[in-house]
Amino acid sequence: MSKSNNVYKDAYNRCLRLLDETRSLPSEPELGTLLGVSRTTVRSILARMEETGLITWNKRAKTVLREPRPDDFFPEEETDTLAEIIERSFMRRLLAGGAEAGMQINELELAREIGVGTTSVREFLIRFSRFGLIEKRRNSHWVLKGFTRAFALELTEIREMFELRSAAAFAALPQDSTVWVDLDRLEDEHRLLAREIATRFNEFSELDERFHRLIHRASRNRFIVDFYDVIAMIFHYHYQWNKAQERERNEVAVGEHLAYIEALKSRDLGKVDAACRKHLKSARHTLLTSIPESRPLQKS
Amino acid sequence: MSKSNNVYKDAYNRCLRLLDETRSLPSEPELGTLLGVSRTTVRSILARMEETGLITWNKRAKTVLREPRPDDFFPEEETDTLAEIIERSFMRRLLAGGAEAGMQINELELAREIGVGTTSVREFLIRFSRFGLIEKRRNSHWVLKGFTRAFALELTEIREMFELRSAAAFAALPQDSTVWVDLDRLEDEHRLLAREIATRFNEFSELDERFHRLIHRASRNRFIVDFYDVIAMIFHYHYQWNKAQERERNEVAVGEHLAYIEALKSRDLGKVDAACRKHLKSARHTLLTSIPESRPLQKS
DNA sequence: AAATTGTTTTTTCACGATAAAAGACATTAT
DNA sequence: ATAATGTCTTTTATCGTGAAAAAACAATTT
Repeated sequence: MSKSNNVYKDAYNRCLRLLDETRSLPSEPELGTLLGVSRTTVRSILARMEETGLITWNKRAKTVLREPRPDDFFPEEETDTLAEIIERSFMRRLLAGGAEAGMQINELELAREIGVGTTSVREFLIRFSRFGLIEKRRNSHWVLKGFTRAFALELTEIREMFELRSAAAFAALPQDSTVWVDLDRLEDEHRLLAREIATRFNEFSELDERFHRLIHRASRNRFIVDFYDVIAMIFHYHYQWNKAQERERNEVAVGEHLAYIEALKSRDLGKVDAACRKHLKSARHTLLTSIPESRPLQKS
Repeated sequence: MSKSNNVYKDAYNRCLRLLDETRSLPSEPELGTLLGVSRTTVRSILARMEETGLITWNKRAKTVLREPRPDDFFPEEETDTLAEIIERSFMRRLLAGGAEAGMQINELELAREIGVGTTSVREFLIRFSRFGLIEKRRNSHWVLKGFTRAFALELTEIREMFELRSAAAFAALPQDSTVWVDLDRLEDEHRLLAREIATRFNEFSELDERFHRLIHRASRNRFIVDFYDVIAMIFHYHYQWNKAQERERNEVAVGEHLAYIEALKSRDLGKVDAACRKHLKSARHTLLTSIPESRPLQKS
C-alpha cells in the first residue's frame, strides 16, 4: 500500500454534505475549487456517487437522485492525512507522561508503533522540529527536549514580543482596511459566545486562534505569522490536555478579548498595549499552571 | 547506491590531519569523540590507514609509519553531505536569476537535475521551508516566494528585535559568566583582523557569525537562537553573491563590532542599545543594496 | 470563443529494501 | 575493575517503485 486515498475520501464526504443543498452539481473544475482538489479527484468522487446511486452523471448533467445517508460517508478516521495521524500519535506519547527531557526518539520504533513507513515519520519529525520540542543529533537519533516550563517561558516570551508589535501595527492600519470588518465580525462572535458561555465554552479555542491570527497578520511579517503555528499547536494540545476550570478560563479570556478588541478599535496605542499585555499575561499564566513542575530525576 | 559514505571519508580526511601531529593514535572510543563519529567508522578509517601503509594497527598499538600525502586524502567533494549538495544546487538556481517569485518548484525535476532521490529533495525542502523563502501548496507543489526586498525587510525586522533583546540580556549577565571570556577572545580576533583587513577581509563572514551567535545565546531562548540559522543562511549566500566593496563593508563592520563589544563590556544598557542599533542598521543597508529592486513582470 | 469534458502524462506521497553508520554486547587486555 | 578491542544488532540515510492525485493536453459541447 503506497499511498492512502484520504484526499479522495475526505473530499467525497464534504461533497456529500454539498449534495444536501442542491439538486444538481456544478461543473467539474468548479467542484474542484470548491473542494480544494484536482479534477482527477472530482471525477473519482462523481464516479462513485453514480455507482452508489446518489446521482446520475452524464457529461454536464449531474442530477441528485437521493439524500446521502450516514452510511454513504467514509469513516472519519479514513479521511485523516498521514501527517495528522503521526502528529496525534506522537503528541499522545509526549503528553501521556513518561516522556522525560533528554529521552531519545527512535524513527523506526515510532514508525512500527504507528504502523507507517519510516519516511513519513522522518518527514514529520523534520517538520515538527521547528516547534522547538525536539532536536536532531547529526547522523543519529532525535532528542526530546520536553514540554517543560522553560519551553513555555521561551515560547511566551516570543509570543508577547510578536503580538505586542502586531497589535500596534493593527491599530495603525487605515480605517478602510478590511481587517476592521473582520474584527467587527469577530467581536460579534465573541459577544455571542460570552452570552452562551455556559454551554459553548469549548468553542473558544477555535475562536481564540482566529482572533490572534488576525492580529498577527497585521505585522505583515512572514516570520511572525508563521510563528503563530507554534503557538497554535501548543495551545491546541494544551486545551485537550488541561480541562481544569476550562469554562472559567475561557470566560475570562473572552472578556479579555473583548477589551482587547475595544482597545484596537479605539486605535489608542497605549490602550492597545495595556489590553494586549493583560491578556497575554493571563494566557501565559494558564499555560504555565498546566505544566507540572519538572520533578528531579529519581534514581530507582 | 543507497547511502554515500561521506561521513567516513570526511572523518578519514580529518584523521589524516591529526596524523601530522602525533606519532601514535589514541584509543578507538577516544578517536570517535575527537572526530565526532562512531567507533564503527573509526575502525573503517583505521583499517584503510593500515591498508595504505599509513599506520600499523594491532589492537592498541597504532603507530604512524609515514606522513600523509595529498593523494591520501579523499576529494573534498566526496565529503559533503547530500543535504549540503542539494542546498548548494538549490541556492545556485535561486540566486542565478530567472527565479521569479511565484514560480513553482518541482521535486522530481530538482532530484533529477541534482542526481539524487526524491526523498532527499523532499526532506531538504521541508527543512528549508523554515527560512521563509518557499511555501508548500497542500497535496501539490512548492512555491518560490523569492529572495525579495520584502523578504529582507521581514528578516531584518525580526533580527533587530531579537538581537536588541539578546544584547541587553548579554550586558546583564553576571561578571563571572564565561561569556565574558568568550567575548574577550572574540575582541582579540577582531583586533587582529582589523589590523590585517587588507588581506584577510574575506575571513570576516565566519567571525561575524560566531560573534552574533554568542550574543543571541545570551537570550537563553531557543527560538531566538534558532532564528539565527535563518540569518546565517541568508548572509552566507549573500556574502558569496555580493562581492561589491566587500573589503570596505567588512572593515566598517569590524569597527562596528568593536564598538559593540566595548558597549557590552561597559554593561551600560543605553550604550549597548545604541551600538547594536548602529551595527544592525548598516547590516540591513548592506543586505538591501544587494537585492535588485523587483522588476515588474515583463510580458514578452 | 470559452468553458467543459475526456484522455494522457507528470508529480507527489509513501513504502520496502539496502548500505552506511551508530550502538550494544561480549571478550580481552591493562 | 576499568577500559579497550572484537563482534553482532539496530537505526539512519537514501534509493527505486507504484498508487494517488495533480496537471497538461485534446476533443467536445454550449
